[in-house]
Amino acid sequence: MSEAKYSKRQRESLKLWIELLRYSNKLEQIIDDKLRQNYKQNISRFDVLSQLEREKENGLTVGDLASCLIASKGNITGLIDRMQKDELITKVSRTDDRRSYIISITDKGLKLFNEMAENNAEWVEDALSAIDIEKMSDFTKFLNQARQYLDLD
Amino acid sequence: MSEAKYSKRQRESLKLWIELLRYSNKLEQIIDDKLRQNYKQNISRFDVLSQLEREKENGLTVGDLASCLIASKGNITGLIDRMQKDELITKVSRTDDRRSYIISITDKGLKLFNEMAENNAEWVEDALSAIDIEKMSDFTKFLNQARQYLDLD
DNA sequence: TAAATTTATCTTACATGCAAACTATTGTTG
DNA sequence: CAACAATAGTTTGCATGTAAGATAAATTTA
Repeated sequence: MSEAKYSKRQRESLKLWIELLRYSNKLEQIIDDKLRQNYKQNISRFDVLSQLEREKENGLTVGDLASCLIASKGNITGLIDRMQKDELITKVSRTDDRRSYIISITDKGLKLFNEMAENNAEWVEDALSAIDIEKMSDFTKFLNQARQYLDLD
Repeated sequence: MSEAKYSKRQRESLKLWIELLRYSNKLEQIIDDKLRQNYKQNISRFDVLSQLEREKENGLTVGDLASCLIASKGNITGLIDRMQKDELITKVSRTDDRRSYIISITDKGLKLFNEMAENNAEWVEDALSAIDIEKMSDFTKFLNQARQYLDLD
């Protein structure tokens, strides 16, 4: 038998990893479906709007936006183009640094985001309704710490 | 102020959701990078090989394979084509149902998978090394239960 | 200041993900 | 058996993700 192949610690790590993948993918898929069906958007777009909403006064450069996104990162150029075409965001050249652009959320984008955010809160609450609220808060803290370790690299 | 916009329960749910997204995406990205850099593969392909390895005797139909994958689902046809081109898997028509195909892992695929799996165990262990082993096991159970609730739909 | 380097973003090419429509085969029902 | 429905995969078109290289502007350095 090959039980000695992995250490106890490795086996436990793998189990947690797989459960984490399963759970978060499932959850992501549930929310993604809702956003698609109800708003023809997806988590990446929701993420973009969410970050821009926080900076609705000044907007964000392409780079800053990319670095604060949770979900995607790659090919943000294309995503910006499509969202701009949908009039959810704007993109204007900076005067002080001509390499750079400022991305801002439009009124239409803001309206859409607020609507989505409200429903999203309900969907997420629903999806997590099996979890005790204290356990939830524990888990949040735990994940936050665990992530900080990952961010050290 | 708009603090009354969301209930306490909703706020906690959203916090947990965001931390979960952040953490699992970060973790996924770390492992994905390793698989890419070291083997020119990615998590979807690793997932496919992993499921096929469990059924290396009989293989799986396209549908069964799709349904047991953790990560992707969509456009599995393309993924299978590319992996077949790389000689990691085979695809043969079934005799008893001519609509259906059996996907199996090849020796080359098996060899690659074993190599990847071993390194993956180390990478995952590494990434989770900040977590106490009892806590790890707790969270695995917790996630498993939470997911079962999601699977009810 | 000219040259080299860095930074911000884009372009390209390809892999992957998603949804809807389509094809072929099998199963069901009158 | 003929008509219909269900099933297994594929195809198509488009959105998104990744990597590598290109471009242009800003910054540093000699």
